[in-house]
Amino acid sequence: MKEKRTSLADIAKIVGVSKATVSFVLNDKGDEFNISKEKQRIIKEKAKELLYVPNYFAKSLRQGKTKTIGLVLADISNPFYAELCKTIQEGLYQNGYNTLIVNTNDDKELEKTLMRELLQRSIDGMIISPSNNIQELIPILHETHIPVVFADRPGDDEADFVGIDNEKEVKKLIKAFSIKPKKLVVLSQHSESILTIEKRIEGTRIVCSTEKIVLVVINLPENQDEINALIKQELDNGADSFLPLNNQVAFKTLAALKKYNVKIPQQVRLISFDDNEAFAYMEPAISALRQPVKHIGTESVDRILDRLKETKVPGKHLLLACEFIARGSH
Amino acid sequence: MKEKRTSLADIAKIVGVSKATVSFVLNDKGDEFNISKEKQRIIKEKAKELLYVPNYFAKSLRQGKTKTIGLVLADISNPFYAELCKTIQEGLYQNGYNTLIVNTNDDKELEKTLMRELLQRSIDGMIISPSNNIQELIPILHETHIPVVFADRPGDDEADFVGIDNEKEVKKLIKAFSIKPKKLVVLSQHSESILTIEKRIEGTRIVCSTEKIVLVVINLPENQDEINALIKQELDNGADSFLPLNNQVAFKTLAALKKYNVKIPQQVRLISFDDNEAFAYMEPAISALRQPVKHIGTESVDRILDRLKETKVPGKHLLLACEFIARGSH
DNA sequence: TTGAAAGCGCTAACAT
DNA sequence: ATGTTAGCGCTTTCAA
Repeated sequence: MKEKRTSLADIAKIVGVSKATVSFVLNDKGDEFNISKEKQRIIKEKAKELLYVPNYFAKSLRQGKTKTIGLVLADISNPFYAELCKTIQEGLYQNGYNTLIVNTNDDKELEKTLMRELLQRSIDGMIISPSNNIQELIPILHETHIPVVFADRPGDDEADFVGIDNEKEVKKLIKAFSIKPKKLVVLSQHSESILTIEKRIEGTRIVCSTEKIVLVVINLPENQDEINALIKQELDNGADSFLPLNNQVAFKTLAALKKYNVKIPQQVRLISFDDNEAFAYMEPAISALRQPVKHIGTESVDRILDRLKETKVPGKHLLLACEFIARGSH
Repeated sequence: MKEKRTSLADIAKIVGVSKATVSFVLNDKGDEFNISKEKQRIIKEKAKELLYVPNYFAKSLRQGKTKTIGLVLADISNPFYAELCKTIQEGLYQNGYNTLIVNTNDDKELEKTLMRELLQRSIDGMIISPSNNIQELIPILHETHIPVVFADRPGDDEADFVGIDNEKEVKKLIKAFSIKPKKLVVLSQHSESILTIEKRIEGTRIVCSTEKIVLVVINLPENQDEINALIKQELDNGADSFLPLNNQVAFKTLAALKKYNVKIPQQVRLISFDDNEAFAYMEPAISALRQPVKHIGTESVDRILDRLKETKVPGKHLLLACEFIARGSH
């Protein structure tokens, strides 16, 4: 079991040629270097027979390129990021790049650690939806010189960014309620501050202030019983509209509403910022803002690929449009 | 921007010592080699100042270990695999390993290609939930000598496996219907055969045959309209019980049932093999079999870690128990 | 207490 | 048409 892998040198010795010759042939440069067909055949055959697999590290070390992109995500178990992850991985793969994915759980310290690890692996570039704000990340990013693309959550002005305009989208949403809210409850759930969530709240504040809507912003606890109690309290205080800020929070809100037998959309209205496959099948079906996940993914890949070509252009900020899916809950 | 990274040699030259000394110090072996505190301090300081990051490839090349495990998954956008992915990645990370994740979309050819790529990267081990059956994979696995653990979907008897007993679990499910099915419709959706799904179907056949239940097995098309038509037809033919074989298929089935205003559980009963966060919030809440995803993940990690220690034991097959979540649909 | 040097497996410039 | 050789950056044995 522990026999060591066949190396170039092994093949060279057996066939009776030099390592270089073997290297050329196995990298399909045999013709280019005028190596006889016969010898090429023999070498390839032997390589196969000996189950030769090139040592990736020696190769990378020599060439100084790894053909690997690091992908730093907050939570792969959130469908939004799962889809983003999938799209990016596919796009990169089609362009000959591998993806090294790490999951930070929105833990800012862990994020920094993992980013450093990634950097140690000499990745060629990085796509990240950061938990930390950019100031924290700059020192880390400066330890290396690879291109970085921010996806979903922005870095700074000079950095490439692909995402949505959270503030604008949330404003649209509030105006989409079929009955103008008197008292709006905005819900999120996070242990540390997250930029996109803050933007969404910010947008809400602006609209509610000009539209004279009473606004309550709640950061939900972990425990569902506490969540229920919190929501009950708002219900008793006249809350008539709910705006969960991501799909997972939407489920928890819905659970509370269901518990108290609140009729949607008769008694209260609800719109979810962030869609979920299941929303269409619920009773009532949940109206939601669908973010262009796939598009964010493909654009991020395009950005990083551009950067890799050393294109020395200033950072681009790409704001993609969302689609409001009107179902039965608003 | 394109200045090259600081290397050990750079630091050695500046401080005026040899590469070896720097290497010792930076690997915290300074004391072991009796290098003076003062020199250690200077070297560490310079390293920090010059933003030294060790070249991972040189290191791996030298040491012949990569501290990386490859993870081959069928579909990260399926919540089941997303959760599995997350658990495995965390477990591995806590043990000092990185995870290289690839997504195969249940495409058998792609799976083979990606596995080869992974192997080229000299990973130390691999965790895989294969789409191909083991015969196809054996030649690839034989190209290398690393330990492999099969998660969710089994390999062969000699290989380590962590998953569930699909046949047994499905039998339990059929007996869980509140009214004994007269005509049971089992639904799946896959372009190529998948071992776990086949086992589930196999189990169903056995029970239905002994229990004299009429059984219809449907492999759903992509298009939802076609799905609706198919299900309508079965409804007209007296189908009274539905058993979708994963959570994504459950949603599509539910959509069809909803379209024809079929009352659950009054007119028909439904149980989903594979749970989903959203099921609890639907009307009625969907009864489902919850697979021990986290447990499968942590056990897979334990298995591979054992293997990495060269423990030369025969393959273990670990069958974990599922939990039936009785909600309102069965 | 520290340095020199070999070598991990590969590629590519340079010889022949 | 093919071989020789010099590294890529690092670790580690051996020598001083």
